[in-house]
Amino acid sequence: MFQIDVMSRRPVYEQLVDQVERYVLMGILKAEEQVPSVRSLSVSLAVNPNTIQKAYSELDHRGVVYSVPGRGCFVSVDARKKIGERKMENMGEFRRQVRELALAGVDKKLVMDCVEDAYQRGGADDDSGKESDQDIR
Amino acid sequence: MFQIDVMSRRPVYEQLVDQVERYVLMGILKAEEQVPSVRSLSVSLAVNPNTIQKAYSELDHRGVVYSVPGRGCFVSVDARKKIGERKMENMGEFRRQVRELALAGVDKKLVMDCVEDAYQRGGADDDSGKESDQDIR
Amino acid sequence: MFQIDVMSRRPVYEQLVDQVERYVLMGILKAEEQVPSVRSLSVSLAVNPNTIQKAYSELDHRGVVYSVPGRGCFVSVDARKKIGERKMENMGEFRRQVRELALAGVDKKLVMDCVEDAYQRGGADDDSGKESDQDIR
Amino acid sequence: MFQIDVMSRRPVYEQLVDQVERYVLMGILKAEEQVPSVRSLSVSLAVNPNTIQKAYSELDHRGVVYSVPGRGCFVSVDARKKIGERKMENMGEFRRQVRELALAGVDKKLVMDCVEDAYQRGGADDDSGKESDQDIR
DNA sequence: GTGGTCTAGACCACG
DNA sequence: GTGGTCTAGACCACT
Repeated sequence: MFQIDVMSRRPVYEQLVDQVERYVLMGILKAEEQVPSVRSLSVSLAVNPNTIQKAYSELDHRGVVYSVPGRGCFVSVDARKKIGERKMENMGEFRRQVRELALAGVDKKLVMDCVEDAYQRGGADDDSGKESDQDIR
Repeated sequence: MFQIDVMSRRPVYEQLVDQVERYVLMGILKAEEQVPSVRSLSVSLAVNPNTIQKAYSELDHRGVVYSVPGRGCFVSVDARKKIGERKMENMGEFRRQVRELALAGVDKKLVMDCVEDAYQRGGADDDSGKESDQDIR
Repeated sequence: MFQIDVMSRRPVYEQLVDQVERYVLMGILKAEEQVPSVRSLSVSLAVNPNTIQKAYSELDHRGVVYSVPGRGCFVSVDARKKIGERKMENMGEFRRQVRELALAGVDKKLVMDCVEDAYQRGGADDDSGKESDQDIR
Repeated sequence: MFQIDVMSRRPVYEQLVDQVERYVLMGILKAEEQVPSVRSLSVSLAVNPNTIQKAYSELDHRGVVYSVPGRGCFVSVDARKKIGERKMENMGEFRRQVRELALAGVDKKLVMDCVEDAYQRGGADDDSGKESDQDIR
């Protein structure tokens, strides 16, 4: 279910955080669902338990999952909202990137198409229906 | 001329690389022009010379500048092209990011506005006018 | 009668201990009264019997209840006193916390209001009236 | 400068976080000041570097310190404010405690004296003058 | 030298 | 079985 690239410059635990959030957004991981246990993921990914723990801990901090000692780690009910809010707070970084693209002379239409594509496909993939209309502005 | 933010998570040398590229794109640094020496930048930015050196090495590696031992470091003639090509190669990463924004429920209009802003300001800020039509598609 | 919150960081057995003590203080659980059996609570709260047992053991250790093997678990006659004494012993911790609030610049009035509220509501909620005058100083 | 109690039930890293925050509130650690390096604290406290790291990481998350790889860890300029805000958010826990004291029959005057003491001594100890008047309500 | 990540393994509290 | 903490020691990127 999860895949990590040990060669990547991106830390393993961040890759894991990203993937969990992505799966939540895609509706593959649903609210209140249990995510794989630290130990099981540790063996299936051949990654040290501490690293998995760190990833889950970060997701807990972000409010995407909540972990109950002795029971497991679960997707929180407002995981999608929390992820969205976080993305919103980091829009500054996105703006910076777009400006660099513009400055570098990348065709505006090309960038716009990127956006169009993303929102068309997003509407198609997202089967979580009722919740997906709560746009974050 | 250059500014670094020690508070930023971004490594100092990367901030430096970014700024040099930005100044090249904005036409402030022109082809064949000499960039500040490692030592002078080191003192004016209060940054370790090794850090400056690392930034210049990276720029050299990217083909944005070339260094002549004993004489200094100069903007290469095809610096703009090299930077543009690099940005194009990384468009995949950009697409992925936009998709995540869409998936996270960020308002489409907000993203579009980001792009509009970037391209409007780019036209205003960028006084290297005549050269900016070498779009990369 | 009892409620546990699995989302809470607080261990289930501690939540249980707290609630039993609270009910004793509020006069809902009276001296010599029998508390629910481990098995019945286990099913009604959907909690592992071991967890219930652990809570009762702790309450026994504190002298709040006493268990008669084969017959059940009962509120001890001096349960209120024991609970009060325990709270008094922990006043040092409370003082430390208040000091930190003060140091952190939290408005004094806000803290005072907290105390006022607690004692006003205590008088209203607590219908064990006559017994509550056994103040511990 | 720091002291940890290995016998305490409280995790070592949390004890460290508390102490750093306390020192900031007391004005012993001032804004922009560097806190001891991970390694030096590790040896002076006879604690594993990872544990120190975890504490600093948490303080970074809270905005109390900011860490710059390769340079060190520094008290952020709005550290006091951040700590205060955090305390405010957790006032609910404080209210709960006071209510339990009230319920347990602890003399109201005793509690009030606790508060009075804290705010009188707080005013005396706090020599950071100008900043301390920014009450958080 | 700094912080940051990771591994290998251990112990604890909780259920 | 679960998550959480901790140790011992390693390597990396950065300054």
